[in-house]
Amino acid sequence: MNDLLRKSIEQYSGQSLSEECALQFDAFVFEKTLDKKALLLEAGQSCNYIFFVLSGSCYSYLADRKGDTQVVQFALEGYWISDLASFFSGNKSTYSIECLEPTKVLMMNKAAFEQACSAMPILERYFRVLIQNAYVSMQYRMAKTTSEEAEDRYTEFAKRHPDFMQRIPQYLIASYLGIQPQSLSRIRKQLASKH
Amino acid sequence: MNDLLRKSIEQYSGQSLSEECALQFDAFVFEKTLDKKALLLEAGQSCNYIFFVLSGSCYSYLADRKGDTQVVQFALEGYWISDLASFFSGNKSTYSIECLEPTKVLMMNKAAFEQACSAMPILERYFRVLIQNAYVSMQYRMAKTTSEEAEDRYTEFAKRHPDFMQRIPQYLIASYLGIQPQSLSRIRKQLASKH
DNA sequence: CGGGCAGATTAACCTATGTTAATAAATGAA
DNA sequence: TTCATTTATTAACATAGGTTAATCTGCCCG
Repeated sequence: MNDLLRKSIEQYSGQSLSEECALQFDAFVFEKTLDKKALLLEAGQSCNYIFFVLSGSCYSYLADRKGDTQVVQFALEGYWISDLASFFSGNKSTYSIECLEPTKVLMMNKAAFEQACSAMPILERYFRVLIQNAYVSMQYRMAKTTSEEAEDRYTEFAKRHPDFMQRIPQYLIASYLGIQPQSLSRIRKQLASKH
Repeated sequence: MNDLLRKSIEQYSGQSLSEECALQFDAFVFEKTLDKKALLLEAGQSCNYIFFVLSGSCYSYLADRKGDTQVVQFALEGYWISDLASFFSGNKSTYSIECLEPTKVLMMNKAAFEQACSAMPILERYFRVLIQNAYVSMQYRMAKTTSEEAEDRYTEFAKRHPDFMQRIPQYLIASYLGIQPQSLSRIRKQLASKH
């Protein structure tokens, strides 16, 4: 089993993963390598997988009312990414997922997910806690987004995610923060002049 | 067992709840009645319960940078509400929860939650699906919030939650949507003049 | 039934961010 | 290396929404 994944499972589940489980898990997933700009998922298709990023990076997005890209999530190594609504319901996905760099992912389909979770309680727990945490931080981010200005959201983002700052183009970060790239440039300039 | 709760469990878990489980569940929770404006939770305390609203309504909020109230969630009958980060970690809560009307809730503490979930697989599943759905719609709402204007967010909210519109004061809806009450008034006026 | 208070509206003015457009800088492919 | 394309910056102008402050409405409670 991949080391990043093992660490993730052990960290979130709070339990250590037996060698046996690790082998069993590996049978449920497969690996795929993608080029930069390749799509892991295209909006409108059904999302049949959840993806664990082994190396590289990607992001999910949707088309807003005007047809512009609205970034939903970034995923570097060690992150899971998918369109969960589509994955769990079987409906068409609203998000697309695109690679920002040459990327390796583990893929797990729904049948495998269900089987793995019922076969291994540690996994059921792992995924529950993972989603719980994601929900909690989403709720908090939402509250911050509706109450704070773009400058504050940007500085907080930069502080929390220095790794993202290195590897993700500014115009995508701007979209994620809900502002135009030009506005982000302006904000960065203002921040720079303050020091 | 309360009828609303039974329906919620059966709906989200996709299974029917045995009489036995229902009785067992009831032993894990207790009921509380609160006045309008009473607090279910005060920011800074540890959040020891999750609350299921039996009747009445409440909302969770935090104080933003300027000390103003930022609404996080509304809960009418049939909704769960809590500060999950605090509930699961034991840390101090960042949210407060206040009743909008005279309200009856079921309360469940963490030990009961853990026991109930391990004793009854249907509950483990129920809560997992509940949080999953909450996460999915949160993510979608976040994307909409960062890409759309206040007017669109308001009309969408009004369409999706006509029940909320009846019972929740406008200034709290404004806060939830991330705008000032005055701006919401202005937006409503514009919308009215369009028809 | 009447005074006080919470909630909603209005209006005038202000500012952060959007928009458009042009340029510059970085990246990548031939 | 050079050209083409993508990404970032800048500036001028437009606008949605914030701010302040005053007024209005309704309703709770004494």
